[in-house]
Amino acid sequence: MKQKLRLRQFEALMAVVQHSSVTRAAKELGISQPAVSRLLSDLGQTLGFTLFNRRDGRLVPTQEVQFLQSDIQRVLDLMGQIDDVSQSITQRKAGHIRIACLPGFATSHLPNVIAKFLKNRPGVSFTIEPDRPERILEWMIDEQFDFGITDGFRGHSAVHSRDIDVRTVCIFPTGHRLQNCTHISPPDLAGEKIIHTRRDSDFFRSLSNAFLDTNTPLETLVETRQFTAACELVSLGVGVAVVSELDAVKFADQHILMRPFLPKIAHRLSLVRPTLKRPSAVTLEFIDAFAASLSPFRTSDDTGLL
Amino acid sequence: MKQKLRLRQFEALMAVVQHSSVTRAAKELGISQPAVSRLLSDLGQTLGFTLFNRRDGRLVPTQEVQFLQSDIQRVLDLMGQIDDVSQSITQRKAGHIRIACLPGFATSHLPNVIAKFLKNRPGVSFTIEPDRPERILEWMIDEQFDFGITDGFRGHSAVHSRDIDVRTVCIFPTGHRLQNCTHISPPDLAGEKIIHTRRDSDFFRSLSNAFLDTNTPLETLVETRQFTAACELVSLGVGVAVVSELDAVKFADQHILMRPFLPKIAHRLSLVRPTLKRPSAVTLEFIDAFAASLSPFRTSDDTGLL
DNA sequence: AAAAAATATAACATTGTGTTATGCCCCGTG
DNA sequence: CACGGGGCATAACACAATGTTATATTTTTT
Repeated sequence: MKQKLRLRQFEALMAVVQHSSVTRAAKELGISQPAVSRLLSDLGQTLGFTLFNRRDGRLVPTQEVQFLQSDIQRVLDLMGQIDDVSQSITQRKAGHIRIACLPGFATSHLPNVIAKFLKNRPGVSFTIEPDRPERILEWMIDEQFDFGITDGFRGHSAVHSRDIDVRTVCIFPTGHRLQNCTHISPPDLAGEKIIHTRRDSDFFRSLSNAFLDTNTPLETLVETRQFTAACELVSLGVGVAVVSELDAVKFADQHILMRPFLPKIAHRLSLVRPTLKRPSAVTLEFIDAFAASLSPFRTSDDTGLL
Repeated sequence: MKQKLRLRQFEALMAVVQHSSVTRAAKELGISQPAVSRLLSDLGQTLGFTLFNRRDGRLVPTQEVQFLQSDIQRVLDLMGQIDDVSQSITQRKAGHIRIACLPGFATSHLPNVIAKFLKNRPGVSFTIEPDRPERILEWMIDEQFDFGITDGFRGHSAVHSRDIDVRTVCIFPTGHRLQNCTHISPPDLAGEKIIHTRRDSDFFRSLSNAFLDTNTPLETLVETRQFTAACELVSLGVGVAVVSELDAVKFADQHILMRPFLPKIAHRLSLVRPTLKRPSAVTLEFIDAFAASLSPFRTSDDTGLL
């Protein structure tokens, strides 16, 4: 008894309202006239009131229909919109990606990658949350984010990671005595006070080992968490540092010179995502795009698979 | 190949999202589990991406679904709303009524009737446009309004009317010598300057005839278009008037006294609507309600049918 | 590893949505 | 006035959508 309102009926209704004629409406919908005729009579039946009146040959919607018209149109528009969006999704052109990353990435490298990524995918949106590695790890485990960029990652069953080793370089202010070297090794830095990362970081351990191996004492000037801070200090002429090349290039035109550091020390980045949560296709695409953006900075001896 | 998105699929989708289980969703929708199962698989097919992932026994919507969820919910809500509104319409509880009326009605009587009418019909809305009778007639012919309240209506093929004769009374300021009369006739008004409607109005002609019949001269003090203005003047003690009882009662507590006027002169109101435009059910109901609201003021000798 | 629960698949009934054929009504024209 | 055409409704039927029950398969729990 209680019939349901169907979308098709609304489509027919609006077509008839627009064309004031069942025949023309049918033509617009690409179906036969009797089909429209019945859709309308069914709709009139379930709604319980007359839909149209004839007036000098044209069909004029009743007041009741006019009253509902805007709502009905909105439903149809929304359906069309959903259709569009869902198509964008299958074409990897829409979606939302939540990214947690180290603060250094949030300001420079990541925005560039995102900007390029958005060029072909106007429907995609992002959330970026910069924080410390520990927090990024937590967020991955809680599945609060889709993608994380961190370092010093030790592995975790709930977190999938794809490691990327980035080259490191020695940086110093322009005019420094080191600018004549083509490469820099620990002995070259003897007597220099060094700006480096925290003593409990993997990166510092590698650096420290390189100094120990050549019996060069490592004198600390500043201990910082972020490479960016180290670059900033060097750029102000405070001292010398060994940092990720990725960070160093951002300061290339700010009174800084960089030279390869030997022995090679890699800065290991980890691109992480929650293991259990199935990533959206567009997220995977973005992770790929991000990994690709790092390739100019990678050490030659790794590939890495997600 | 290109399948269409169907409402039923969305209903199933949202039910599953809500309950994290196909079985429970089926229970909510009141259909069998396989039915829901297939609605989902069809939808997934047409959308082109996975809808859910299992995770410790529960179904978790993919990011793509989460992305579309709000839009889909909006469509479903809107459909529900349309359903509600259309039911309200059949129950005469919703609709829009455009009323054109004489200025006197717009301020007092009409709002009261509307307020009472709305008590049982929360969905109904109104437009009120006060203007001169000539304009009201035009609007009816153009079908710009659903209902008109006017006077001096001569009939028109495009306009349906229902006439109502309202009693008229003589009004004068409190303390006036006439306050001892129980009825007032033209001779009682001999020597009084009268406030009355325009000379070209039907009502003035009737009044004038009454004076002529008793050989009483009719002396004009103020000639106005609206009874309300006449009442206002009387209330300020300016003079005496013969007006529609409908208008007079509004001033009952403002230093005014009223007495029946003899011979009986009716003020003929016309409730009009466009002939060709089929009126909505709720409009007809309102016209009835309005006519009923006038019955306390009607002369005894008419009924009138729309 | 077995039992239980949840979901998917298959076969089939019912209903929605399209088709073509046809009849009715209104209207302009010979 | 008869006639023909346009526009709509109705009838009879085809196929797709949506429901059913029965049963297989997968997942979770024990």
